[in-house]
Amino acid sequence: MPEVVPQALEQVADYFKVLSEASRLQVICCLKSGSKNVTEIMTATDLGQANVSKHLKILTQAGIVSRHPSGVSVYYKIADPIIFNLCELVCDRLVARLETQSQQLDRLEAWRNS
Amino acid sequence: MPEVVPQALEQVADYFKVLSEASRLQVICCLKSGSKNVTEIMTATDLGQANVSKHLKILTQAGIVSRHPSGVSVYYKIADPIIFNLCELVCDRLVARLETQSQQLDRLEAWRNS
DNA sequence: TTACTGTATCACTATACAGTAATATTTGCT
DNA sequence: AGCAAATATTACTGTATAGTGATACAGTAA
Repeated sequence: MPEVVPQALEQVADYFKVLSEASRLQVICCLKSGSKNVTEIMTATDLGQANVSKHLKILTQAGIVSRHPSGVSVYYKIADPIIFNLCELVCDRLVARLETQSQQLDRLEAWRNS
Repeated sequence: MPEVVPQALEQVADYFKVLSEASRLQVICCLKSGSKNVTEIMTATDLGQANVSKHLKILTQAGIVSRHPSGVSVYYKIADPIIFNLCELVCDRLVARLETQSQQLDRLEAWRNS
């Protein structure tokens, strides 16, 4: 019997899964500056039309972006700016990790030259 | 040409991908109380041995947990508590989302009964 | 209506990966 | 050395999904 109930974790995992694709992060980033329609997102991200549409559906279902049809085109915008906090946290960790790695390399180098 | 450079996003996406599996979140959660060896993690999470081993490798490579062999067994511990901040942020969003959904249901119900 | 544009969906392929059983490796003990 | 327990690795299967081309479905203008 697992001590940790996994039901709730499934939902958290699903949320992270939405963010675990570079293409979707591209879409999110290109919406940081404001609302865009699908065509604009396509050119900004260099992704195919069907692909963008699919990613936007996933992001919308996750509540990360919101959909705003306007005439023949559909505009999307960030519905939940918390995303950027998440990305920043991860970026900080990645940077910190790279720094410690380079420090270790430096120490190794110093030892090799001693 | 994409306006947003995707190279860096790939690494962020990879980090999120590590967190996008409920089993790995289980492992992380069961290590919140402190260091555990593989067998203890297995019983706490109800996952198979090979599976746990694989997840621990992935978590270690991501710098999320650290490995500490001790005799015949190997202990793992959280190497980067920032994880819990990430999970909390996501949990908050999920809760907020559920609340707005239930509010919408309430409004729908009220309209139906009016 | 017809034509056109923008968006969504369908069908398909290729790839990635979680889970598992079997095997290998490591460590401690006698 | 030989044995046993804990962990790691390998090989494999099944499933999920990113990307794509073709097609369907709006919504607008003539």
